[in-house]
Amino acid sequence: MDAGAPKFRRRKADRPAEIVSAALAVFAEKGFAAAKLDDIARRAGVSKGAVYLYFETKEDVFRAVVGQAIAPNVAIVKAMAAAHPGPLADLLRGVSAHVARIVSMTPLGGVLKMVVGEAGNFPEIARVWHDELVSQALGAMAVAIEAAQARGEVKPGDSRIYALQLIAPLLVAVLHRETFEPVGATPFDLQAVMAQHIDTLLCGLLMEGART
Amino acid sequence: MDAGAPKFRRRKADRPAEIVSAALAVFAEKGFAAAKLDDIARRAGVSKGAVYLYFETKEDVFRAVVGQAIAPNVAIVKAMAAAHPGPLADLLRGVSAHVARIVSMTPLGGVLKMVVGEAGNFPEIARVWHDELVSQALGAMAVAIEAAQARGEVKPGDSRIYALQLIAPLLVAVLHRETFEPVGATPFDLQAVMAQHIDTLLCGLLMEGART
DNA sequence: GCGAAATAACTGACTGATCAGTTATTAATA
DNA sequence: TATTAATAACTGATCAGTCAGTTATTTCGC
Repeated sequence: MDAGAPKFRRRKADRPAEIVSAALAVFAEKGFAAAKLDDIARRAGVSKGAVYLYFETKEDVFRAVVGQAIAPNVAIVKAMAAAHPGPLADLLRGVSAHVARIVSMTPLGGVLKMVVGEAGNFPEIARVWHDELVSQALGAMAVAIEAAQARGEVKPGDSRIYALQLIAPLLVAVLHRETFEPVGATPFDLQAVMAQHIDTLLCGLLMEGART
Repeated sequence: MDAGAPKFRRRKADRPAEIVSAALAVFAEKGFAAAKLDDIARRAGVSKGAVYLYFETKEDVFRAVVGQAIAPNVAIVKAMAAAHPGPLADLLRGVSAHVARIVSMTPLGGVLKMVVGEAGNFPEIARVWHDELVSQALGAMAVAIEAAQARGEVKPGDSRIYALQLIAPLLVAVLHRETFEPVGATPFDLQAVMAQHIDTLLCGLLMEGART
């Protein structure tokens, strides 16, 4: 042991973010109940006691992790909600590529898995995710689709279901990755899935005259 | 208390099924870790000790629950795999309606939620689900789609992704039901989702000449 | 500048509750 | 009465949360 090396640093400002980041990794791997606070603390490079300087309870840490994953995505929702005048095809292509990229490069998939798995035990978290993310995103897409229907661009049909059809393959591909790739499943390429899906769907969605 | 009433019945043959059924309900509600064996036993109308007469461990009970949900569905997979000569549209409509009905009326959705949530902690279960259900179903659909492509009935494209596109809205609708309906989300009607989805998708999937 | 005193970030051993799994005992049935 | 399904009280391991003490850092007197 180097006697001169300090046992720890005092870095109050950075700790919460480091703990949340470590917790995300552990929660995503183990789920809420099976995640040990000692593991989270060790991965964050602090003792368990330090975690309790910044968070009240384990649930509190979980809330912070799940909540943090919403914020950057509300922006996307807003971008989608922004009344897009042009042809729906452009909007869908743009949005889907963007979302696919986000989901590929962030741990959002792991958070999604956690929310699905723990929704029963944490209704409050399920509610936040639904109200601030799921409901918003579905609603915004539905509005855009209804506008396109009003313009005579899109066939009649339930706009909320159209929105579901649009996003579903991406979500399933992500859950497939999180759930089955670790046990040897052949991966889906998210970009490829969305590209092919938009092409197929547009063909069935647009009125004959509106095909690009 | 009725002194004449027996404290319990000896019904060795029926117990395992009753315990698995009770366990399904508790696991689906709480997840694996948060489910208490005392709760499962109480719901099954027996003591905890009785559970251990029929199952080695809690994991064993979980395996039984998840495995049981596969068996009836492998039949569906086989039915789909059975070389269907006719137009793809008929096959898809039939299969999707069937699957939607099954998922509506059985606790398969709850099991799906459990598998997603606990896959990290039980790779073996994730593997069984993947190898016996997910991989089989995707493969069978892909084969049917490739056959239709060879007949010149379906447009070129990745058949495995086509299969994913086909089933994804149903899965997402089910997870939406399991995860967000308890906190006030507007439900999706599974039959309606599949009906509209197949209509939309077929339009983008089929060659111009093959439209029914 | 330069120790010494004050502050507070941080540690890690401890505690109390929970719960999977065990076992000594009871009671239903053949 | 013999057999064994079933019970209920028990045990031991685990882990969230606590707290008395330790150490890095800041501040102040000189």
